[in-house]
Amino acid sequence: MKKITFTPLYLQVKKDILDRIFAGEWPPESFLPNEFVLAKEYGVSQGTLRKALEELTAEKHLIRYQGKGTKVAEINEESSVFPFYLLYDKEQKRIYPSTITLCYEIISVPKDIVEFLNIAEDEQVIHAERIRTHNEKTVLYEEVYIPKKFFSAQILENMKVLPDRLYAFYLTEFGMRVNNATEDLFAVLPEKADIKHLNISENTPLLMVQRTSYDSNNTPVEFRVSKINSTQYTYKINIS
Amino acid sequence: MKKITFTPLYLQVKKDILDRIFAGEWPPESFLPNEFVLAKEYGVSQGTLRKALEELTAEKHLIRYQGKGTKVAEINEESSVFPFYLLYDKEQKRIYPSTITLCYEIISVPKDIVEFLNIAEDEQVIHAERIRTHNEKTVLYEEVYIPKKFFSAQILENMKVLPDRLYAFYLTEFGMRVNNATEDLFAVLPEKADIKHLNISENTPLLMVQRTSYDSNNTPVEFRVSKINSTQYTYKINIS
DNA sequence: AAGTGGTCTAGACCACATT
DNA sequence: ATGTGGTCTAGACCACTTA
Repeated sequence: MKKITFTPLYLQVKKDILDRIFAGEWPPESFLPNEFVLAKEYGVSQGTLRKALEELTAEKHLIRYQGKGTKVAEINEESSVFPFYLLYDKEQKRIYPSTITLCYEIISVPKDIVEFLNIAEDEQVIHAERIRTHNEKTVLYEEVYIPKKFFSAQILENMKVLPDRLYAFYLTEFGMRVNNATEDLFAVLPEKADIKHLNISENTPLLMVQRTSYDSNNTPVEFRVSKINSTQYTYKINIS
Repeated sequence: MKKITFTPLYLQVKKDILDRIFAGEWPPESFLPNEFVLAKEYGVSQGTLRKALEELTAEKHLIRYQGKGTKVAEINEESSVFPFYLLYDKEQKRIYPSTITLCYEIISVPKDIVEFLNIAEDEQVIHAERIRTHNEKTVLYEEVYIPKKFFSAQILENMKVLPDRLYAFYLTEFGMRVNNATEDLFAVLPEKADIKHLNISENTPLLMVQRTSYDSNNTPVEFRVSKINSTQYTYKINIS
């Protein structure tokens, strides 16, 4: 019995285009060659190439303009592929907090985190505590847990702190694109540490978000607990 | 200067198929005629018809099985197209709260709701206050606002309370399928009314969810504010 | 006017489910 | 073996942008 793995042409083309984007051949904001040129290059019909471009457009890697061309989407905090942490201020203006790492360590996975990351109980994880600030005010305090097994020895050695833009980091270092997540949401009263970090009163309720992020194979990539000062900032999400 | 409104063939076909589904010609779970039959019926090519079916599949109206056929998706709370209100108890078991309507009225749209529903300031809305309970305990308190213009005079007359399953109601009555939403999330301290409705202490923080729901044309269908007792129940969301 | 993406066609063949 | 949806092609024409 032979198992034949059938991969449609357009998916092969799609993957190759994506690889070339990540390799830097077409940097963000640059325009791709037009459909006919690319189709000829790959030796496929325009329709097949188009189907590849359409999927990449649906996944927000590309942006197409009729009459103009197809450009590579920006990958940054602004127009993130995965719009996590949509935080707004009181004037309904989106804010882009900066990150301050308080703690960075390698530990055995805490018991209550095991289920979220779906890993063995004796595995190790990278653990970081960070605060995120905007205009010198603290917006949120968060703890991040990432399975150590994703990191190569070399990366671990060279990395002194966790990079700020984690989802971009996972993509470039692990090749894992976070494209979905589940969140458990709670309103909680602040603990002592929260009061200090967020500079709030003990009666200020906090929005607690427990987020598990998954890559396209539904492998958990990270677990994150955020406590947000929702009296000053709005946490917005899109569901679809 | 002539303004020509250009509507692609496949969108016209798509709309007609959707109309026929809502009209009951193809009830949920039933199979549509195959691509060639439908294409011939509409006088379009198979490719054009396929594009219509593909969009309807992406919007969860249809489910396609290779080698089998295309069926109309089920509409109910369990296999809901749009899994709103994923509420879990302390044992991580999903709960399905029942609804008690406290108040049901037609009012002028409140000023602070106008922006969410994107309607004129003098329009009227259906307003309802409801609590949702599980095992005789109150899970959440919510207020719902729906533009009156969606309701026909006949429906308004016969309707004494808002139905429990609102998203199914919008679909059958308005033909509007809610398939995306934005939520603004906050942690708040309870007001007097909340303390009574939810039977909690004044120090119990509540998870407040302001949700605007949209149909496939991105028309706002409803605005809803929920206050959830997140010390007893977990509000879970999926982002993708 | 030229170039790009968007729509549409007619036909071929492939993979999958059922008979 | 038959029928279904899935992929692929080659070519035509339309709508939009830019020069």
